[in-house]
Amino acid sequence: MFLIGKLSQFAGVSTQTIRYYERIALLPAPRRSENGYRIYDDTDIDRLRFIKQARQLNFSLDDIAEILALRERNQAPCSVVMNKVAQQIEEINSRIAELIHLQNELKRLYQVGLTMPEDIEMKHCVCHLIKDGLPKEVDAHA
Amino acid sequence: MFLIGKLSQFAGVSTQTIRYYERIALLPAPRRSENGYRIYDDTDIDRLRFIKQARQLNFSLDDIAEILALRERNQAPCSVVMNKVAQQIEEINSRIAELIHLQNELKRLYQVGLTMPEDIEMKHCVCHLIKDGLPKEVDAHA
DNA sequence: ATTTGACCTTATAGTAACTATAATGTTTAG
DNA sequence: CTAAACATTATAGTTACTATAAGGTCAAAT
Repeated sequence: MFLIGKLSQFAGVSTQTIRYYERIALLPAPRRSENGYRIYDDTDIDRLRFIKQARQLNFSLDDIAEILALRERNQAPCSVVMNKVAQQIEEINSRIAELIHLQNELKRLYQVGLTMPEDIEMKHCVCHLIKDGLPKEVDAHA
Repeated sequence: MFLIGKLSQFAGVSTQTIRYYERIALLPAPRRSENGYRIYDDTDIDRLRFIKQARQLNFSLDDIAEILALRERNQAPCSVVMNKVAQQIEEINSRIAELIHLQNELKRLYQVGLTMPEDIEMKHCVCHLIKDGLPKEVDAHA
């Protein structure tokens, strides 16, 4: 039995975010005290912690809502969760690959850019490289 | 001298996005034909291609606007660009590190989850692991 | 008794970079 | 004449919050 500030502390989620989760029905509307303050209990901490951890594992709020909804209907969400975890792993793999590729392009651009003059026309400088792309094979390991 | 559809084709940017760029003043308002259609020329292709490439290198529209504004004032933006490239490289490094960490957590979660039963209570299953975290040292290399 | 401070409330707008939709006007080809 | 393939605008939706404004409640100190 505590107010939103305490729930915020216990779960490590801001009060703003808690209200937001309630608005999008990720959290149930809690009962209210006479003065209209939200009243929570331990099960709310549990639920919110689950949400927080799942977020840190990069699950979307939609995913989380789906998982919690299963729970509500007395169905074990575990296999769904496992599938989503596997999917996450895939997606993050792709994302990492993309970033590494991008990283390489940026490094190459930087190296080549070092050898080029300032140029308002953007014809012979790094800006030109951005617009028209890097030359095919420029010794990046120079 | 062509309309927005052609510019879209030449630069590989959707017409919606072109209008959006104009709205946020990343592209200058073009002159209009009698019927109100936007009229573009080759310099617009150049500008838009620059924007597109910079976006693919993960530059923000704000960054790009800043670079193009320098250009407008007849100042070579090259050193600014080089700094931003260097900064990008740093940021993407961090991002990659974060994702690899996340990736590892997900893989560990998945491995441990495989050994656990379905459980509506979320007490002995993968869901429980999400809420309370993975045990400190579970042989991930099993 | 009042005022200060720490709580709580709601509604609304802003963030990034688009994308989608609706409702409408123009031009060209059949 | 009409249908397609263009063009126009304004508005809202996306994700997951965060920030702001304007106010109500409550306990303690003055």
